[in-house]
Order: sequence, then structure tokens, then C-alpha cells
Amino acid sequence: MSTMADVAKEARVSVATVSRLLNNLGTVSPETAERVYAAISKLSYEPNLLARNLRKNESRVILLLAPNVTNPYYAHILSGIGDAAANLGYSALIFTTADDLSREREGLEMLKRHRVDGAILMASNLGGDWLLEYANQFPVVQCSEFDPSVDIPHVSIDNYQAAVQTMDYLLSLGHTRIAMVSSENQYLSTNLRLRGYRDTLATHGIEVREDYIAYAAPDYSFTSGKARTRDLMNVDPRPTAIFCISDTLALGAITAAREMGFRVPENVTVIGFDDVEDTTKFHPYITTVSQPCYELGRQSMQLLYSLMSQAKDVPHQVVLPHRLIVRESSAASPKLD
Amino acid sequence: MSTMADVAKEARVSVATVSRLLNNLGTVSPETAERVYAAISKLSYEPNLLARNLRKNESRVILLLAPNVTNPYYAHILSGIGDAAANLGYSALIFTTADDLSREREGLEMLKRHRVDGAILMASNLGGDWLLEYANQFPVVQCSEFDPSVDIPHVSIDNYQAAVQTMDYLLSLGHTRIAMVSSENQYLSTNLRLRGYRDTLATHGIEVREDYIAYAAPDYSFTSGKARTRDLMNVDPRPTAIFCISDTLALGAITAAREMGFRVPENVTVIGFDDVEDTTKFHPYITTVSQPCYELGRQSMQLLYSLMSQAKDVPHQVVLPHRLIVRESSAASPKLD
DNA sequence: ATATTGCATGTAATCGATTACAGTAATCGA
DNA sequence: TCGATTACTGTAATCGATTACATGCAATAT
Repeated sequence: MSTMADVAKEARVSVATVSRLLNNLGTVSPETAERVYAAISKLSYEPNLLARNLRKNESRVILLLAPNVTNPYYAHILSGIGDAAANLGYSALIFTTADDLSREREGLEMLKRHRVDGAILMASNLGGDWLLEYANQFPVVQCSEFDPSVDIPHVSIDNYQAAVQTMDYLLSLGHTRIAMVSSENQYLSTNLRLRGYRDTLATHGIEVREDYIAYAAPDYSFTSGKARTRDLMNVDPRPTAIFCISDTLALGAITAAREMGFRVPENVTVIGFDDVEDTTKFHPYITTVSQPCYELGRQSMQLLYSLMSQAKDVPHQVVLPHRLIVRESSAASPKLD
Repeated sequence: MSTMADVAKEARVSVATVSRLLNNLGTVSPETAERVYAAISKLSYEPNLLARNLRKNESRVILLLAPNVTNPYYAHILSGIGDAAANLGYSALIFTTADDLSREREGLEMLKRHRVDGAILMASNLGGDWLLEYANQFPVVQCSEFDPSVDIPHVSIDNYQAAVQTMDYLLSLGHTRIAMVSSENQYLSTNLRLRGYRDTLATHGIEVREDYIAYAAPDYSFTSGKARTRDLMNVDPRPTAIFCISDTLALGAITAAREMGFRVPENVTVIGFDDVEDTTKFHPYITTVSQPCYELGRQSMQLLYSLMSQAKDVPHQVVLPHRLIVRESSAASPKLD
């Protein structure tokens, strides 16, 4: 492995000249440049980023903090971040937390240790104050989930509006017995969707029945979607529509309903959330609220880049459009007894 | 941000002493140690990894080169690698190639530039010679796919045996009209599975019909699984079993068969490969060959670590066990006309 | 009493780039 | 023709750690 000094010697110039040439700083005569390039290719020189990074006091690496990478929702966000990062000359370091607080802290330590120049947090469990300590010192962006109590730049959709819109759609189909499969987690999105559900019912003068609200496992698992739907379908009177806060839960709901002998959507309407790819892999294709995952990731990276470049007028909040996609799992309410 | 020199000054010692204490090298008296620790916490000092890495000439980062992160197959491998890496004190840098050759090369450049200490390649398209140039200089491991023409350490399952075993199972169910949905890609796994299919038929004296072999898109997409299955089901005589080289293709096959009015498995058996989570999200649950994705990733990282630590007797090849999981999409062959 | 050993610590070189500063020669304007 | 630019290049400091080597001193061995 040859160094810049080797190249300089070979080309009979100083390291400063080599560096200037490579970085397009200052001026270098054409003849010198040629000699240097010849030396570089002869020695097949490649700059040592460890040295460059130390000198420039930057790593050109960003941290991606996510609960996991196997959930397609995160996978798509990561994909968007990764592409944007590559375009901007950054590498993406991935750090999974399994929703563990100490792991999250461990990840953020990398900022202090100069391993990364900035971080994008997905579904952080850290308290606002804790986060703020980092966000005040380093470029940090929250993607898709965020803590509303502190002012840290974030990118997300409007979860409240999305829920309201979905409920309006269900009401327009004539449903009045509408259940919800929420989750036990503490995410803002969960909260806002539930609030949208409650508020819309209230607005239309429909009683909010607590036994129509089920709480699935924090990770939106398929099996807990099945289990909670079983519970809901045993409530009297039975709901005619089930609004799930994730597609995986909706998948579980459909499977459970069918195993109980109900048809979807003829007997019961099921609606999901996220629109990850599973929604159109079997019938009935799932009616769902589509989130622009890739774009959420891409714009988070853009935002982080602005922060890292110390640009001014960096937006504190970016809200991307969601979309209700009507497919096969929703239909008009059946006649009530 | 304070440096080690700041700490040294605060504790009235030299930087060497601070460094020795932090790295457990040499000896430091208890009183001095206490002063240093006090200084560290007073200044909330964190070591600068940029400096350490330069001096030690290592980055403690490894490169993960994959076509994408959204395919759950890769996602699970990445998950295994990530966990193992974290345990071994390494961070994982993710680089997606979208199966583009120049992107792959770009990724590997990071080895030369000291951005990463080693690399794990998934489904590389690079020719063997090209790869060898890197593998000879740097720690490189191939995970799940590998080029048999060069001797680079790799971790995978035995794809040939897996296919043979699956075919034996189908034959034991009485099937003789067995079709295969393969792929146009050049992966070794694809090749070996196809060879296992052909060889097993030949061994049992069953004619290998080329019109029973369909080639799906290189990325195993759901839609191309549907399309190719439509073709196969129109061949005369119609196959009674379809062996797909991925679960996503099998999902497509089932959807296509049903849309054409066939029942799975009563009219046609469908078998997948990989056992990623979608296989049990709706009925019929898919009979498939399970790959230990997480473990493939974990062991790849272990192998890379051995390579990076210059351990001797590092295995050149690790073969992990696969498992045929019989679920609902396979059944005895229907009576033939 | 002297040599030897080990402990605790400090000084300074080092990793390989970037970059501030300085110097020399050629060119330009008046 | 002379001072002012401009073009090109080199020297050396710098980033912040690690670490080879040296030193002083006390304890032990001979």
C-alpha cells in the first residue's frame, strides 16, 4: 500500500503538490500533473481515508439507528437513505437496537467518538431530553417517528389525518361498527392514528366502544394481529370493519377472520397501514394507507445533509403525503341485524 | 470536544499515561488512575476514533455488499451479520449495488482506501479474477452465493442437495409431471438447484422436458412468478407440481394457479425456497426449503473476523444445513388422465 | 555495596493525509 | 524598468490518538 509520500517521491514533487492536484486546490502545471498521475497509476495509489478523515475531522459516515432491518417498512426507509447518502458522498452505518434503550445510547455514542458525522433515528425510544443532548451537539434527524416534545428535525407523514381520512372512507361505505387493532407501543404514530379513529367517530356521533379497540404486540406481529382479531370478532355486536395500524396486522386479521369462517370483504372489511409489498401478494389485495417509505428515507438524508453542511433555514419538520389505496379488502357494510 | 491532551493536563500526567490507562497497557498507579478518571468525567472525554484508527491503521468497520436491503432474504442475512459484528466490536457499513457491476467495484474500493477492514459479499456479479484481486489483499467472505472457480472463503447451504431432496419428496408423493420455475440470473445457487432438478429426474428415468422449465426475472419477482406459472399451466400435459427457486416465486405461482381456477395443493403442488416470513402469512402455508439466513450472516461475520485477525486454519468453506419444511401447499399427485 | 529487576511515568516519533505560510520565477501594467 | 500580480511549488505544522524508548526510583538479589 503506497502513500502520498511515495507518490510525491516517484513524481519528484512534494506531498503538497500531490494533495493539491487530487483535491483541485491551488494550481499545478500540466507537466507536473502528468508526472503525478503517472506515479499514482504506477504505484496504484489510493488515498488513505483514515488519514484524511482525521485531518478534516469528519468521517463521511452517517449512522442509521433502527429497531431492526428485517421489517420491510424499515428496509424500504433504509433503502432510500442509503441511495441518497451514496449520492451525497456518504456511507451508511447500520445499527440495530431491537428496541433496547441501552443499545440506542450505545449507537449514539458514535457521534461523540467521531465515528459518524450525523445520525438518522427511526422509532427511537429515548426520552426527548436524552435525545436533545445529542441533537444540540450533533446533526440528528428523526425519521417517521419523532418526539413532539422536543424540537428535533424530523420527516414523517401526517398520521392523524391519515387515520381521519381512512375513517371517513369507512363511514362513507356505511360502516358504523368499526374496530381498531392498535398496538401497545408508545410510538407517536400509534397514538395519532388512534386519536384520529376516536375523533372521527366522535365527530359523527358514533359511540367509541373500548371493546372495539384491541392492542397488538409492540412489533405489529402477524400472530398478534390474528389473536386480537379473534377477540374483536367475538365481541357482541360484531364489528363490520377493522382498521389495523399496519399491514402485517391486517394480514393477520384477514387470516383470522377467514379461519373463523368470515369472508373478507363481504362479511368484514379489513384495512391496513404502510403498504409494504405483502399487500398485493394474495387475494384479497389489501386496502391500506400507503406511506412513501423510500422517500421518507431519502428526504431524511437530505435533511441530515443540510444539517451537516450547516446550511441555514433548515426545515424542522418535513411532512410527506400519504395515500389511501382502495383494493379488495374493503366493501360496503353488510346489513346489520 | 476535549482531547486526550486536555485530560492529561487536567490530571497533571502525560498523554501516554492516559492512553495506557484506557487501553490497559503497562501499569498506572491507583492514585494516578483516579486523577485521570476524574479528569475524564469532568471533561466528559471520549476518544476520537478517527485518530485511533489512523494510528492503528484499522477502521473497525466492515463492508456489507448486497444487491438490496428490501429483499427479506438479504435483510435476514444482514441482521445476522450485524449482530455478530456488534458483538465482535465492529460496525457494519451497508452498500447496495442494485446488481450493478460498477457499483460493486465502487464498494470494494473502500478496502483499498482503508474505509473498511474487510467485506462480506452477497450475490456478487464480479468475475472471479476480479474478486480474487481483492480477496488476495484483503479479508473478503462470500455469503450464500459464491464463485466456485476461485478459492475465496464462503458460507452457504448445499443447494444441489436441497434440490435433490425436494425432488425426492415430490417423487415420493407420486408426482412425475414436475415443473420448475428457475430464474434467468447467473447465480450458482440457481444453477445448482436446476441441476439437482434435472439429475433427480434423470436418476428416476423421467424425461426432462424443457417446456417444464421456466425462467423468471433475475430478481425472483412476484409478478414474474405469476407470469411463468401461467405459461407452465398451459403446457400439455399440465404439470402436477411446480418447484420454485424462491418463496416469492412460489407466492406468485399460487396466486396465478388460483386465478386460473386451480386449487393448491389439490390440483397442483407448489414448493418454494428460502422460507422467509411470507410463507406462513396466508393459506396454504407454503412447503419450502428453509435456509438459515440469520445464521449464514452470523457465520460469515465469524469467518471474516478470523480472516481479519489473521487466525490460521480458517476454513475456506462453511456449509450450513437446510431443511425441507412440509406445510400446506404440497400433496400427493392427483390422478393423471 | 553493587547489579538487577520492575514499577510508574514522561518525551517524542508516528500514522498519512491537509493546509497555512513562504518562496521563487515569470508576467503584467504604467 | 520596476513594483505588483500571478503561477507554481515546497516546508513544516497539524489533526489526536498509540507506542517505542528513555528515565528515575525503589526493591530485591548477589
